[in-house]
Amino acid sequence: MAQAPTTTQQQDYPWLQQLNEAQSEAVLHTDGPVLVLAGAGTGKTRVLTTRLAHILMLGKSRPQELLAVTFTNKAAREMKERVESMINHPTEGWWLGTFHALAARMLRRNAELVGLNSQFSILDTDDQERLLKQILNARSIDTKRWTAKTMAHIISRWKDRGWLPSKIPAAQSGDFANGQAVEIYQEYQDRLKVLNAVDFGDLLLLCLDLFSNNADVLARYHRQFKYILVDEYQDTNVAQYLWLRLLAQGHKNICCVGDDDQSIYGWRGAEVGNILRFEKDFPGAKVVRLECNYRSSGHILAAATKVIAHNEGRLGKELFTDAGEGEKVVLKSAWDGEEEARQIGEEIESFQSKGTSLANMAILVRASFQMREFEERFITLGIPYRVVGGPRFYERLEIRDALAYLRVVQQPQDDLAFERIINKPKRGIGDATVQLLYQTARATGQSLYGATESLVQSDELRPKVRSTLIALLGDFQRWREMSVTTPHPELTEIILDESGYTTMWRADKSPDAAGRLDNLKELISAMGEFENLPSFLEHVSLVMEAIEAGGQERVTIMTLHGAKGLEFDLVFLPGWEEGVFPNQRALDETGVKGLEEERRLAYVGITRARKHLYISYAGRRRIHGQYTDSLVSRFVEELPADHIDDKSSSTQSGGSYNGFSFNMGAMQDDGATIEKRSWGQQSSPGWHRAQARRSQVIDGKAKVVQPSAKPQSFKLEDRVFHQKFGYGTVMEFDGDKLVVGFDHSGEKRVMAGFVQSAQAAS
DNA sequence: TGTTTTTCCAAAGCC
DNA sequence: TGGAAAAACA
Repeated sequence: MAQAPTTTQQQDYPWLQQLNEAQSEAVLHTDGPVLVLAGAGTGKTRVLTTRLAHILMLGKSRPQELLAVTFTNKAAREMKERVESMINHPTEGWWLGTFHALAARMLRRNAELVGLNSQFSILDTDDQERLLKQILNARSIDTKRWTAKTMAHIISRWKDRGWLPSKIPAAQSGDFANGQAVEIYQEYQDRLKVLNAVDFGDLLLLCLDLFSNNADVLARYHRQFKYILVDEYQDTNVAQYLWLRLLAQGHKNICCVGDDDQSIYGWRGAEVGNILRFEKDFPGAKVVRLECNYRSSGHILAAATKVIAHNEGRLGKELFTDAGEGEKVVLKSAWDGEEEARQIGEEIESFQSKGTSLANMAILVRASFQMREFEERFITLGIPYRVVGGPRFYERLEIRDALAYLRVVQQPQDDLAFERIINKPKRGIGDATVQLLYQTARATGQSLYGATESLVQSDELRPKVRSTLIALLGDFQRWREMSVTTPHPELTEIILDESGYTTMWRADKSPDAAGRLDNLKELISAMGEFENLPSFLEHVSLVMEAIEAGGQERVTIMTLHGAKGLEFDLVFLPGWEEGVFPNQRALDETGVKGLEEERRLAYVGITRARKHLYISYAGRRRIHGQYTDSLVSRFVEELPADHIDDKSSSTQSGGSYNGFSFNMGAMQDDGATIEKRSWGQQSSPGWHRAQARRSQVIDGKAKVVQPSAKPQSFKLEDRVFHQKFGYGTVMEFDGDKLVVGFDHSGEKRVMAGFVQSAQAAS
């Protein structure tokens, strides 16, 4: 069954002619499990689409027997377009989409088997948090200490692993609200059932539940899906992996494409382990490596290769290119974040005047707070830019409000939606009334809507509130009847109008009100492309994206995460400072694992550049309004000197540093750090101001720990005390650093200036 | 019930 | 610093 790639076959199949040998191999090996390790810029998409086209052209399966899974809707859309243009006619009927969309499709068909109605709503994170908050409040849990957000996060991580409440290992139950987490999870699931709703995690989780309790359903899908194709396999979580593995047991023709070096979503539940383990999970699997890079020039590729080589446990891949060395990677430093933005602004203008289009330039930051500096600078300079990754269209409040109205029409038991709009626009229904409605709902086991229906027939409510609610219920009843005959875009318009919602925004004098009305119009026109209300609502909860303004050429500002899969001629990677990148929280929370993920992020960033790459760092930066001094990122040290054009000030000033500024950085870094460069501007008054402030912020009680001005001398075996690590014993000397074996934190390399003798400390 | 003031807190963001 | 949510106030 396995087919060896030969030139003959390439001639037989004209669509293979564009491919190199490894690529053809990945296409031709259609039967049995295959893992395609596709390095950045190695033509992964081409392989994917050609493979699909190949299967269809040879008639190896009918479209409806194909399952192709992607992570984003954008990827799914692009795949469809490319396959269609390759086989030269439209494709219908194949199962192409995101994990969530495909799982939702399966769930709707079998909803009763998991205790749902096929009309179930899909809640977004906002709804989830509101629901959890209600549960937490009902249990009198202090929602400041234990936030709904945290709980939502815990639950989604459990769902990512495929765990229903009954399956949570005891050791994993955690200390949230003193161990109530699992109970809360159970209660949350029960509430979802009552609401006839699911969250994103449930789409996969309930599918797994469906398969394991209904062998016949699973068997049907086994028969159906002859070929399974998965993109971005390195980003799958356990639930997705289990889902795939179950489905693939039928014909065992599963092809996963991914790159372990680009796994950057661990914080979201993705398991790099899935891709690392592929050959064990699917015995007899073929592994194809795509290593020929068609994107970046030699120096850039070398930088990427060198940085990622510092990670352990890779499957191993080495990218190469025939494109030549190109320009070296430029390394720059700046006194502070503002200067960094100025330098990049100048660089952009200079490239622009040399003919590079703004559309081919991007600034890729680690965290979104870094974006503002660039925006401000670009506004001053008049450089057009676009920020990618702002709030999505469907997350905007006016859209969510409009959808809430539709959800109540569609599904009256959707309490979250009903609560959202019960007083929007203002109808004089306050907190007190809503609480009463909830109490009644709880007591009588009805939905909020049902409770309202009962209450308005009693005398519990004040006459004014009562008549308002009667009118509102009447409106909904009327709209519901109307929805049978009226086209849904029209219906929506009527609802927004009659409810007074549009009037509310028209009366609003705030500057963004007009934009919100535009968005509502946009919403209504977008609806026209869907057959009916349910299918539109499905689209919205799973798909809807911001509408691009388009037109003018602009510089792109986005996060590194957002940049995966994209490429630009000129890329800036600012903010390569310890704490920012690698991000401190990643290090604190997951240690080496986190560091490696940060490094993969660096790899992703570097490999976005085609021709020019600028990496920069600043000596201090404003974070949350406070100036914070920073150290050069360790990733800078990992760049290969031969491929770097080092224009940073530290080398210009001969690499000199004084111990003072050096200590400062070390303090922030945690005191256990390897040698770093500094910036050579220590004499600036601002530096000392920042230093003075810093020393007072070490702990809340303003206990000042200064690096001792005259370094104390220690002997081997001396007992010492360190602010962060506690007591320990000196084990080794290394310049101005000590290796200390701490009693509780193990062996650390710390700055001598930050330890004092144990006697002095007590 | 609606509006203003205070307080709190801060990653990345797919579906 | 700045935005969101809670608390205080009208």
